Amino acid sequence: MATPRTPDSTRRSERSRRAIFDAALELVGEVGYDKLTIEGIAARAGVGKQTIYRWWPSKAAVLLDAFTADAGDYEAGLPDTGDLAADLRFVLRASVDEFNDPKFQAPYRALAAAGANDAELSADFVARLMEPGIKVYTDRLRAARDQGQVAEDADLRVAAEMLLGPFSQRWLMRTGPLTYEFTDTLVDLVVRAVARR
Amino acid sequence: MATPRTPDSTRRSERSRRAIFDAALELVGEVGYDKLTIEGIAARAGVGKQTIYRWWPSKAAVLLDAFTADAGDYEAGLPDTGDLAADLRFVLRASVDEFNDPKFQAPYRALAAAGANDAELSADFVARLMEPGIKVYTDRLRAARDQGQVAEDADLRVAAEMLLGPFSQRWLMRTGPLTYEFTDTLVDLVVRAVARR
Amino acid sequence: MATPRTPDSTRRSERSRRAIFDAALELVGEVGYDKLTIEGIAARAGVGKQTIYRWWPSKAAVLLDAFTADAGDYEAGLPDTGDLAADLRFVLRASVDEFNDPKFQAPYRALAAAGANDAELSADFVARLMEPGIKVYTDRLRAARDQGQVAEDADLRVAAEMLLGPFSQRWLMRTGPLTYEFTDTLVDLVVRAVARR
Amino acid sequence: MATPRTPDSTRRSERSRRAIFDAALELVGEVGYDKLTIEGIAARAGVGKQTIYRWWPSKAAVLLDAFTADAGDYEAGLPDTGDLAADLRFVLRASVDEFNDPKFQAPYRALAAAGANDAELSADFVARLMEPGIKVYTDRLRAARDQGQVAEDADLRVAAEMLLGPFSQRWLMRTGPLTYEFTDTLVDLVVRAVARR
DNA sequence: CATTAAGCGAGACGGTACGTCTTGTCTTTAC
DNA sequence: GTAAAGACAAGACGTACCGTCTCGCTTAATG
Repeated sequence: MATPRTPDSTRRSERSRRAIFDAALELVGEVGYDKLTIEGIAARAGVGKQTIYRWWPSKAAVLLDAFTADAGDYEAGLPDTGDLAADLRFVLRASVDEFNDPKFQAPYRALAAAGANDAELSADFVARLMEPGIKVYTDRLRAARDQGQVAEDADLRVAAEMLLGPFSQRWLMRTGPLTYEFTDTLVDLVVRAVARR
Repeated sequence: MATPRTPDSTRRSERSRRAIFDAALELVGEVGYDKLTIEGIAARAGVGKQTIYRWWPSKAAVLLDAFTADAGDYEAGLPDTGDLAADLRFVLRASVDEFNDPKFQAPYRALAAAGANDAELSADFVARLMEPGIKVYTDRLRAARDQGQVAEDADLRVAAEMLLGPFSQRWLMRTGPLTYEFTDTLVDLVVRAVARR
Repeated sequence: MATPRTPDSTRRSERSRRAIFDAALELVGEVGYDKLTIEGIAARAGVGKQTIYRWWPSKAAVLLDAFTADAGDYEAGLPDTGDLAADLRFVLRASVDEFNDPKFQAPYRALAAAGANDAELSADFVARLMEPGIKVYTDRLRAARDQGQVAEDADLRVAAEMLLGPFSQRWLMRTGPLTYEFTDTLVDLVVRAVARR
Repeated sequence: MATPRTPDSTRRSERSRRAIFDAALELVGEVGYDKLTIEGIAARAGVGKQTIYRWWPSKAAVLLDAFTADAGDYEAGLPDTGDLAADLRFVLRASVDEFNDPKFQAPYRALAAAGANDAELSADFVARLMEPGIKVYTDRLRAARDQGQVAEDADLRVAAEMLLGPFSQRWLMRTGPLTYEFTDTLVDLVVRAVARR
C-alpha cells in the first residue's frame, strides 16, 4: 500500500524526456530561472505535469539534467604541448568565450545559484560539472610536475582552484570583467606560484 | 500620471525597519531562502506587507539590507605585522570560522545565489560586501609591495582574487572543505606567486 | 492565445460545490454580506480559492447559486379554493413568515442589494427568483378572471406587482412592518382594484 | 482621557465638504458603488482621508449626504387639480423621467442597496428620501377622500405604497420597463382600489 | 498681538482581501 | 501502466483600501 513510487524507467518516453529538456533550456533563457516554472515547462513541452514530477524532484534537477545532456564533457583532458602556461592560457581563453555566451549563461547561473542553497543539488552539480573541470586542470599540472616544470611539493588541487575560483567568482558574482587579459594574468601568477624554485 | 510613487523617507518607521531586518534574518535561518516569503517576514515582524513593498523591491533586497545592517565593515583594514604570509593566514583563518558559522551562512548564501540571477542585486551585493573585501586584501598586498616583499609588476587585484575566489567557491559550491589547512596552502601559493623574484 | 479558459464541468467536484454553498450561506448569516469574502468561504469550505474563482465570477454569483440550490421553487403554483382574496391572504401571510425568518433574510437581502448595482446579476436574480413569483400570482389572477371574478380588461401582471412591490419594499427598505395586517390590507385593495365592476 | 472625539463643527471647512460631495457623486457615476472608495473620494476632492473619517462613518453615509444635499425636496406636495387620477399620473410620469436619468441612478441605486444590508443606514435613507415621498402621496389621497372621491375606510398609506412599491421594484430590480404606460396602469388600478363604492 | 488648539492635506502604518499564479497531488481518459 | 490533461487544496504573489496614526501647516478664537 505504501509503495514508494518507483516508476519503471524502461517504459519511459524518450520523446517526452527530450521535449522537457528543450523546453526547460529554452524557457530559462527566455524568462530566467526565477520565473521558470514546472507548469511552464510542461506546457511548452506538451507534456503532463505529472510526467515531470514523476522523474525529477525539482525544476533545478530538470535543468541540471537538461544542461548536462547538452554540455560537452572533459573526456579529452587539456592539451599538452609541453608549455604549461601556454596551454592554460589557451584553455582559459576558450572558457572566457564560453562563459560569455548568453546561451550558456542562464542555465549555468541558475544551477550555481540553486546549488548554493541546496546541498543535495550542489553535490550533484559539483560532481557532474565542477569536479571534472578541476580534475583536468589538476591532471595537466601533474603532467607538468612530472616534466619537472612544477615544484614537487605544490598542492596541485589548490593550484587548480586558484585558476577556476577567481574565474568563477568574476563570472558568477560579476566582480570584474571576464577577459583574456584577466585569465592570462591568472595563469602567470599560478604558474609562478607552483614553479619549481 | 505615471508617478513612480516615491515614499517620504523622513516619515519612515525605524521600529518597523528593525523588526523587518530581524524577522528576515531569523526566518532565512529557520526555513531557508526559497521558503522565505515577504508574507512571512511581514507576519513575523508584525508589519503590513505594504510596508515592505514600499521600501524594498524584493525579498533579496530586504535580506541584503538586513545583512549589511548587521555585518561588521572593513574600515580597519587587515593587520600589518610586517609578515605578509602570517597576516593573510591569520585573517583567512578568521574568515574560515566566520563562514562556517551557521548564523552567517543562510543569508550570505541566499544573497550570493540571488545575485547570480539578478545583475542589479549582484551589483549592490558586490559593491557593499565583496568589493570592500577584495580591497583590504589588495591594500595589504600593496603595503607589502611598498616594503619590497612583493614584485613591482604583480597584479595585486588579481592576487587578492586568487585568495578570495577559491575560498568563496569552496564555500558557496561546496567543492571542498573550508579548513585552516586549505587557506594556509592558499596563502603560501599566492605569496609565492607575487613574491619578488 | 487569448483562450477564455473554460473549465471542464464534467470533472467538477460535487463535494466542493456543496461545501462552498454551505459555507457561503452560513457565513452570510454570521457576518453579513459586506464582510462575506471569497477567502472566508474557501477557508470554511476547505477548498482552494481558485476552485471558487474557476466556477463563479463573484461572491454574489456564488450566493445566488447557493440560495437557489436550497430555495423551494414555485412549481405548484398558488392554491385555488375559488376564493381569490382568501387564497392571496393565505399565501402572503406565509410569505410574511418566510421573509421574517432570519435564516432567509441575510442571503436574500444581500442578493437584492448586489443586484441593484449589477445589471447582469439582477437579470439572473429576477429570472430565477422574482419572475417565477410574479408569475404564480398572475396565474392565480387569471384563473379568477376566467371564473368571472376579475374584470376582463385588468392588467394582471401589474396587479401582481401591486401585491409584491409594496411587500418587497417594506421588507427590503424597512419602510414599514411586515405584518399579516399589512398583507391583508394589500389583498383587499388589490382585489377591489381588479374586481369586475 | 476616553474622549469620544466629537469634532467641532463650527470650524469645519465648507469647501472640503462640498468638494467631497462633488467627488463622491462624480465617482459613483464613473466607477459604480462597489469601486467607490474613501481613498478615491479623498484624492479626487483634494482632501485628506481623515477629513472624511472625521465627519462620516462610511462611504454610504457620505453618499447619502451628498445626494440629499443636491436632491430637491417634497415641500410643495403633489398638485391638486381636483382630478386625483390625472394628478397621480402626472407626478408618476415625472418620476419615470427622473428615475430613468443616468445621473440620478448611480447614487440612488447605491444607497438603496447599501440600505438593504445596513439597518441604520436604511433608517436614515427611508426617513430622508422615501418617507417624504410616501407622505405626499398619502396627503394627496387624503385630500381626495376629503373631497369624497375616496372611500372613507381605505388605508391611504398602503394605497400610497401600492403606487411606489411596484414603481421602486421595477426600477431597482429591473423586473420590468419603467414607462408611462406602466405608471398610468398603476394609477388606474389604485384609484379603482380606493374609489368610493 | 502672540498663543494655542482645532481642522486640514498628506501619507506611513498594521491589516485584510483581492484575483492570479504556481505547487505538488490526484483522477480520468486515451493509447 | 505511462502519458496528457486538468481539477483540486494550499498558499504566496503584489495591489488596493481599510481605518488609525502622526506630521507640519493654516486658521481661528482666546488670553
